[in-house]
Amino acid sequence: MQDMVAPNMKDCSDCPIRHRAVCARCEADELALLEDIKYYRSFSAGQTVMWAGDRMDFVASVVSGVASLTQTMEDGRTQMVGLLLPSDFVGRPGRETAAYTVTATSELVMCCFRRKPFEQMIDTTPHIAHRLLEMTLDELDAAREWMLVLGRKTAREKIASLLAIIARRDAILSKHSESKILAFDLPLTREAMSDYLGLTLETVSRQISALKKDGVIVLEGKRRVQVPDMYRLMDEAGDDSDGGFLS
Amino acid sequence: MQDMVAPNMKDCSDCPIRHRAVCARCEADELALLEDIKYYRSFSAGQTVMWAGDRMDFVASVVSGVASLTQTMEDGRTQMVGLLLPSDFVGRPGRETAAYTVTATSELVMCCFRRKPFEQMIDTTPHIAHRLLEMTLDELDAAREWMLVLGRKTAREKIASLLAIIARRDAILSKHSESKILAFDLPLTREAMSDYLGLTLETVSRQISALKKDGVIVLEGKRRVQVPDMYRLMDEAGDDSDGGFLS
DNA sequence: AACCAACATTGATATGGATCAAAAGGCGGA
DNA sequence: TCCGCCTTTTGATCCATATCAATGTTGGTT
Repeated sequence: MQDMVAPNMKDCSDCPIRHRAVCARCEADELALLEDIKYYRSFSAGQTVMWAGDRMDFVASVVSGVASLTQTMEDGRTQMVGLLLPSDFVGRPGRETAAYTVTATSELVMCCFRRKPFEQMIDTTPHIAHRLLEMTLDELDAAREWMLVLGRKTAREKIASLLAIIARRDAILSKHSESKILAFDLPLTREAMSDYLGLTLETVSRQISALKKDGVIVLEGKRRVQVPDMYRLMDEAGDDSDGGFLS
Repeated sequence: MQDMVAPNMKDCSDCPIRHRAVCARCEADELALLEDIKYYRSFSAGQTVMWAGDRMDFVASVVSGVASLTQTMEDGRTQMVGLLLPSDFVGRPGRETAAYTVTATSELVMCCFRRKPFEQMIDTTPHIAHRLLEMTLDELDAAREWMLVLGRKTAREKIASLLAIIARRDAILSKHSESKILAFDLPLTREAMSDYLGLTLETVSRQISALKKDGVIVLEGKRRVQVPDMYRLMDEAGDDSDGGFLS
């Protein structure tokens, strides 16, 4: 359960998240400054990156893999409040301690920046500050969409919504692969899905079985999901289905 | 149902939200620039400020009153995704159309900035950009706390959570009035509360009655709420009750 | 002063998802 | 290859909240 430092990581220009992460707008000289304060950390699936309340001396970008932000009540009820995919940003500049527990839900590599120098760079580098604002506004929109899911959708709609979200981002990441059939690996266990959606894992399992029986999805093994008809899935999610899911 | 422009509004230095709004960090010269692009609008309780999808030519700060951000599904299910109190910011720089419906839930006054010039000011005025980032991060934290409420709390805990939130901000706004008894007016109808909490209005009513019967709250009329013991209320909300609610 | 419409409460019943329980994969390690 | 653990599925039952339906309350209007 120890962290491993990722080997032979080269400079930022080769970085897979170069154009989507918090550094997306940076010029070469700004990247050079970032490289001075950055380091990589890797985690294996299930490992906790940090506990809510821990002192936090860095902020970070997810380079690869998936991480989750969770909140837990005293009696153990837990709710996922963020799903962090490659290029997403972790941590709040100006905050000393973590507000949420961060867990690797798959193999995870993060690009960490020492917090203090990063905070200084925000003040001196509009390219970073601006991009961070943009990303935070996007996260706020995502959180609000999620609130509708949590507050008003049925279990079946919740599952369909989650699948649609993952399918959509997968379609974006692997747009090149023009295979007709939309398919992806679920990066979450049933339990993680239940924490995401405010359900029990039994209900998640049942609803996935139901969607499979009804032909909305096709399963290959437990984790691989095919979506024969994305519009059907979006309809099941209860979203305004006015097309354009590859926006 | 027509908008009324607030009368005789003076310059920013007298503004009640001067030190908490998006302009909080601005210097006198920056305020002068803002004054050139600002105008006030008033709404009465129940009025819609804008519909999701509307073209939006301004962003704004809530000066007084309460507004709500809501999302609605095709079949009419609606979820509140934001509760806007004085000094809160409405609108997303760079976005042409409103993502959410904004409704005045009480008498409401907003300080509106024409969008295009405001966007330019963000790029040229770090004091605004920085404050906007800070406010957006705060909203994201609030949204995440709310996700735990929506996903994992019981109806009783949800009501207690909402009352605690309102009580807390009321304690902050009127800290001077050192009356022992914590009391406030609910700025929301039962239906608005149900939209906030992902419940039906009947359940809201029942749970409020139950909290009253159990002595957690005391009602004077329908809208005025007394909280004899704030810690008791926070306990009912299921929050980690490690004190310090006047932080 | 009386009425009306909007808001709120309360009651009876239905039901979606939770809970409790068991069995069935699937995968890494000996 | 087999074992044992972890994840997932499926089944039976229960209960919190939704739904359907009246009734009560309040504040504004004529």
